[in-house]
Amino acid sequence: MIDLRLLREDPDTVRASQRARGDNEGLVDAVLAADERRRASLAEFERTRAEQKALGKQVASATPETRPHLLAQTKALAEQVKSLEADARAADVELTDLSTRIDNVVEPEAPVGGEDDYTVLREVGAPRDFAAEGFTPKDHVELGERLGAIDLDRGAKVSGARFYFLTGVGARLELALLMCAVDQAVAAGFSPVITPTLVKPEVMRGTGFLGAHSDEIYHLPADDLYLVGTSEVALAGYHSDEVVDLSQGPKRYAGWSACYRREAGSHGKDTRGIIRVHQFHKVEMFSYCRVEEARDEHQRLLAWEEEMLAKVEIPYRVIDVAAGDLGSSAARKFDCEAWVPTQGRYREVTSTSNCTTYQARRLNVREKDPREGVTSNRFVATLNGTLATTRWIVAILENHQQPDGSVLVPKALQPYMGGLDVLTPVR
RNA sequence: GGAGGCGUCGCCUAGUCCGGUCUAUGGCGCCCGCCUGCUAAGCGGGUUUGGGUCUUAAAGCCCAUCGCGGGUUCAAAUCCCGCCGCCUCCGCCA
Repeated sequence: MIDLRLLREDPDTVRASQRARGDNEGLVDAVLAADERRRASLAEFERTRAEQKALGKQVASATPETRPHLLAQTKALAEQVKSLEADARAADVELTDLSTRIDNVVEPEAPVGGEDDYTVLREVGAPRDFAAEGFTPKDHVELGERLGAIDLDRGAKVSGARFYFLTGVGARLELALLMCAVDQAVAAGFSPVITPTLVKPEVMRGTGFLGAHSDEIYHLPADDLYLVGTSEVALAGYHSDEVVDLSQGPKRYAGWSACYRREAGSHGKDTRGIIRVHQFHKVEMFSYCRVEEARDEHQRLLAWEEEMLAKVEIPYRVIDVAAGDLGSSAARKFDCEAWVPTQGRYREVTSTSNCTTYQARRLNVREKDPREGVTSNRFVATLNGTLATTRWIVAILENHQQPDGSVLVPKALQPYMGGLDVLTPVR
């Protein structure tokens, strides 16, 4: 949901944002017109309603002679009020409908353009030179199968394409990775949370996931519930319809959940292995903070992601995602992409978004306005960022493999695997 | 799955049977002021939220808001219907 006040006072900023995203600029004027209509029809309704209330009060104390006349008058007014109220409501629906089509206003520094127009901010760590080491790296599927870590055949047998079993050291590796992420988050002051993975429509809508990409989301029609694609959804809904206290700093949560994605638009993409799957696990950072603090908080989330990537000792790069690829909620987004040796390219393993007040508006998350002399409430900013997911296993296996098919366990994860420092092939 | 009870302004609470005097009572907490060596007490005032309007801004005025959504009525916290949540009991499953 866009800030209507901003739209009224500074429509050019919103137009520029629409342009950067490659979205319809004309929508801005359509919303302005609808806003005008809504306010006019609301004023008309409220004026008439006030008249009706005043007159209605007289009925109670009217004398038997004046009562019939008053009743006739007020009856007619009641009719009018009813129809004016319907008008006002229709105008409001129209405004909401139009204004929710405008995605969050992008930060001016975000690169303009679409998916391929990202900017590379930095590359960290050097990819291994397997040729120099004298062997050809195996991909995560082959490594995973030989280690007895990933069972794709049985995943397909039981649940279909893009499902898998993590077994033995694979299961332990995922648990280790996620526990390590939770511990890092807790050390940084986050509250760990295990969230529901089924949410109501209004929460899913509030986070901005039911827009253009709603076919990515699993829906259970019998119960009208949605399966979340990330715990961000549940954590954004966590404080919905609340006034939160941010006087002691941001409220930070580390959500642990299963994540479900239909991958409807990606037939044929990443069909091999566990890079793109229907179900995986993730530890997600989520922060509620004051609008003035959101940009700094975004940088902090990114830094925590990089801290976690350093722990698993994987080369990666950081990209500044272009405006057209932000999704509806984000004003700015940074992805960390890990080096995948057998693909010879970087693949997304984290993503952090500054959603400013966009989600908070839709989910009604506010704080007491801390500014001097202001007594009302105002919307907060929400941000999220990935701390670890199942997909990281791909990068860990491939980057730390040995010529014999064994895989070295990153130091930081060893304590979480009972001290195990190397995964050895079982076949 | 079945039966019953409850849901009022941060918390507690009056009001609901029998519609208008509810502009929602009172207490606690909180805020401001007065008074007082200090503190406490006492006294006075304020204290739901959202929107509209006016204004540089504030104040003011108006509308909505008694779990949510409909309905009846000139008029709904109050009457009717549906839903949600919590509690108690019964049944079923683990």
